[in-house]
Amino acid sequence: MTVSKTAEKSSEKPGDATKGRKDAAEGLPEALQLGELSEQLGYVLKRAQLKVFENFLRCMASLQLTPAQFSVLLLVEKNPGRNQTEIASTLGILRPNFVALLDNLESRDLCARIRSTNDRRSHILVLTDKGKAVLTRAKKLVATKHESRLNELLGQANREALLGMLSKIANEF
Amino acid sequence: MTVSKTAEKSSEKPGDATKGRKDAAEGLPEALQLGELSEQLGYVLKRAQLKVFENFLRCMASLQLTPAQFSVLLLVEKNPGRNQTEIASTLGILRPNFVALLDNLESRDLCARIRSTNDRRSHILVLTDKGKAVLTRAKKLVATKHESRLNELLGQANREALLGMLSKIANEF
DNA sequence: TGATAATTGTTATGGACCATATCAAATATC
DNA sequence: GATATTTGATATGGTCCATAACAATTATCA
Repeated sequence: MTVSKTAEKSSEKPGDATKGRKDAAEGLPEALQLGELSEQLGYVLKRAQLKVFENFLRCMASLQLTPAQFSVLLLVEKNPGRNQTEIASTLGILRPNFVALLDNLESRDLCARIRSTNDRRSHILVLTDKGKAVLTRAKKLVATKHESRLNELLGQANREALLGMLSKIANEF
Repeated sequence: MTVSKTAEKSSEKPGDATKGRKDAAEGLPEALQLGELSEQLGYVLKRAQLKVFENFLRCMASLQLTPAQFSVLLLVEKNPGRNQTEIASTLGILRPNFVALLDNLESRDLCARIRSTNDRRSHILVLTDKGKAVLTRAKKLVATKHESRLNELLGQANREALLGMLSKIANEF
């Protein structure tokens, strides 16, 4: 290739930086230019997702619920009596990886596995009383501390539009 | 708690399912109800992000570039002469984890580390000629096969609105 | 019916990604 | 010039994701 190691062809562009990045004359650290990166959907999407999860975890710190755990509780509440395979697959979680997740929820007495009498292979999932109570509190925290910030930031209409577009991507892309 | 193991309190709600989930009378598998889950920003955001990355990888299969690798090439092209710490940090990658990523790009002759003469600790990053050529091809693939699908799916105006809102979340949340 | 195939939950395992501690070399600070 | 800081790097552990394989149970069907 054409790049000589330990070379220092200095000064060519405004974004040049080959001689002392810090500050040519005791200036600022000079922030980088994102350029086309800020137009890449995947990049922005990932960063936004990380921020949202981060905020979610902070809001849920008192209940110690991760986004995945919360989604399981929500889905089991809405669909009581389903087995592990059904709950896991609709969440995009592979059965092997769902076991430890459930072990955790069950050890905390939030969810229970009940061996089905019809198909004794499968475990039917149900929320415990404690699980229902925790989920109720979790929903309130999410609504008041998490989703509400989105409304402040984007506005109600925009927030709904965002959700609609993301759903479209998730389902039709 | 109050859940009896191996219990089968059948029939109570429309979403009941304690007796034979498959099909009570040879019906369909009965899809689960997502319920409030489809209103959770984090949930939809994560699923959309996975779909977008998945599509990105397919579009880039011929060039074998991951989203992270692509973002590094883009950033180095836009900011030639910066060192590893600077490139990594603006991408949210920790320096230790950036080493292997760069090793990969350098071994494929897409990017080069050049020891700076000003600060002999740091490695200045530059795209090789091959790296520039590959990046050019990558940009075309992304534009024609990846981002274009977003326009088809959402429309130009909506796509821009989506990007704007995600950026706002990524930066101000 | 009984032999075979399929399903369910589970374990084991490996890979990718992320985070922290630590190190040597080089530089900055005082 | 002694000490602290920075840079790239290694080692390591954690979490998440994916595959193979297994025992128990059920479905299939000759």
